[in-house]
Amino acid sequence: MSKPNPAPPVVTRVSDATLRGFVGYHMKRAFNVVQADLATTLKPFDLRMITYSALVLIVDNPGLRQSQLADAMDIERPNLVVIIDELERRDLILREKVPTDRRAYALVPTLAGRQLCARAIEAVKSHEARLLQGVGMTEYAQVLDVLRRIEAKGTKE
Amino acid sequence: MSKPNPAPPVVTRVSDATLRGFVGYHMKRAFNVVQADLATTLKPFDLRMITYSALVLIVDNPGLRQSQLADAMDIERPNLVVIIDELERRDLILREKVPTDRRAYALVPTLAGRQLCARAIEAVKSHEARLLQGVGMTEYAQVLDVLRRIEAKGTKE
DNA sequence: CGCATATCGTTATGTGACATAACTATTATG
DNA sequence: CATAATAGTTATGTCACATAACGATATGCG
Repeated sequence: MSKPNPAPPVVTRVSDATLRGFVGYHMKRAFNVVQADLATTLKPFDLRMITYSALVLIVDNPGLRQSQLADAMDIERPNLVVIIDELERRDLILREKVPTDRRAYALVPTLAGRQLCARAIEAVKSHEARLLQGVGMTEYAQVLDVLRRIEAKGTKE
Repeated sequence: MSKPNPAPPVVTRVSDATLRGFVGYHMKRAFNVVQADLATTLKPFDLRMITYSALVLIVDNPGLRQSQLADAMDIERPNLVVIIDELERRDLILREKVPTDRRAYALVPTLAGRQLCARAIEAVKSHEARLLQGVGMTEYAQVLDVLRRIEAKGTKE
């Protein structure tokens, strides 16, 4: 008698062709690689992607408020608290009171923070050079342009 | 007497120029937008990005093993368990025993699974069309090419 | 053929990036 | 002056990821 559940065929090669038809899938997979390599790159500095980004923004914008940093990073303000706590605990930045607004803090980098930031940026430059090896300037510019336009779709609302 | 900590200057415009110099940053920000829009797109199907990807791969490769699915999705096998559990509980797929290997399961889609998958794919096509509006075919092909090359850097090791 | 190693899927547990709700203190506005 | 808004925080939750370890089973080697 016929088997109600015949043994399925052996899958020897998995096709992800359908997913590959979406740029989002490519972005996800490529970004996974970037993320993993960046994590490795930042580990010697005891930084993660998110604390690195916060530090860079604070070094480049001394005195910015926590709410401004949250906006710049596109994250929720409550999630910033532990990030700032960690950078402050490591003496990389300071929360300074704002005499004109007692609700707010101004975030300023310390000398150690600037120095670590500079070294981390150099390391991240190498990380990017590795991942973009063989990518020409024209291709690079085009990719940035398209990524910018995708990102802009999210802020238009 | 001089103030030991003078009031920092008011930051009126936050510069993220340093971070913008890295393609990884652009990828992160653009992918955040893709992820948020995709989450909205898949919500009516009660799917998340990860369960959607799993479903598509199972529909396209009926009979594949959990280990194969984990490889295809580049995730750890333990993390697959709750994904498969959820899809199975919703009767979108089945875990079928493999007569030739009692350790393994073959993952097969159900009719409901195929149908939901087809509808979800159409919705994701619209999501992508929205995000890629104004992006030409040449630009699109170039972006895919660069993303593929970045992704390939991660598998070369 | 027996045994060591490898594989498959699972359970258990942990981390970190995200989210929302609600709070207090303070400032801005009408 | 009352009310609304803002700044930062605490509390808590979800989910995508990670590793360790386990039992059952398959494989390969001596």
